[in-house]
Amino acid sequence: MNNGSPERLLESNYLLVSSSFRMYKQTITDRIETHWHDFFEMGCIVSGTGRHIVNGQTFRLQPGMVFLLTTADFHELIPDEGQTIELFDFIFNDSLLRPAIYESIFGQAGLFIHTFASEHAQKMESEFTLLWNESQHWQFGSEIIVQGSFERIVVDLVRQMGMNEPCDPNDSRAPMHPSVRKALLYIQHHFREPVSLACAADYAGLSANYLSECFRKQVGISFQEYLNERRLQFASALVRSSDLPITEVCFAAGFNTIPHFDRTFKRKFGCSPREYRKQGS
DNA sequence: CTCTGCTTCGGAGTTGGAGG
DNA sequence: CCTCCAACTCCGAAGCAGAG
Repeated sequence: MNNGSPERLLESNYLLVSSSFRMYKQTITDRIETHWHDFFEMGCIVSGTGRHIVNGQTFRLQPGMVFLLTTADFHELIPDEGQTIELFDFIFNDSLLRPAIYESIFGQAGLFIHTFASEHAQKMESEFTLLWNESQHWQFGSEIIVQGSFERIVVDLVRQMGMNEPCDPNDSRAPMHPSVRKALLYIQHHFREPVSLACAADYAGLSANYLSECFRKQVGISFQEYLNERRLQFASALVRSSDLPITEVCFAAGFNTIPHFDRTFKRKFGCSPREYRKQGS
């Protein structure tokens, strides 16, 4: 894959039909080009150094780094000269995500990537080793152990990312309508696909009109505006971090037509996607 | 030939009001 | 709290043209 076009890794090629997850131990000596998945990926760097570029943002890749990528993220791994990177790679689909975990992942806009310090890094590595051992020697109770271990890692990561701040009891704002929250999660998960208000409303359990009304009241912008914002965020990162043709970026971000993509892009960034790429290079 | 940008028009989304 | 309706707004598909 040398044409600058990110590869999309499909669940059917990496996950077994019978299982909601699969684990790999990877050894990387050469650059892994930009790609994304239609499954989730959680990794832990065991040894080696390099660069990890996620959604166009560069992170120092080193032992202790734990990351969790959703279907909306794309990334690239580049080992330093002469370095060999070893990592645990845990991939999974929706069915492993209980609602509370699902909400903690999709309820936030930030990236789930953190490099744990010495003792904490060892603890994370042990947790991944436990996952690895259980997945290699499946026996009674393995499912429970894997689920628990996986959730502990996610919770630890969420805590490190500072996304666990308790609600301020003095905060007078009304709590978010559960259906609006569901709709937000639906967008986070599906924005690269054809998303309609009707689908989101169906998922949230409200009529389309009422969801539209509640959405604007609680989020501050309309359903469509929010969806476009999410798509533009993804598209702008992809424009700057890949050589993918603008047309491909447009479709990859969930836009269905070039004119509309161009119009909304210009409205937000003040220039066309092509000009935006030139400015960034 | 490929990629990008523009125009047009039908259909989907938004919004406000009425009512259960 | 929620649905339904109607009027309005805006998105997206299709088609075409220009640049490289």
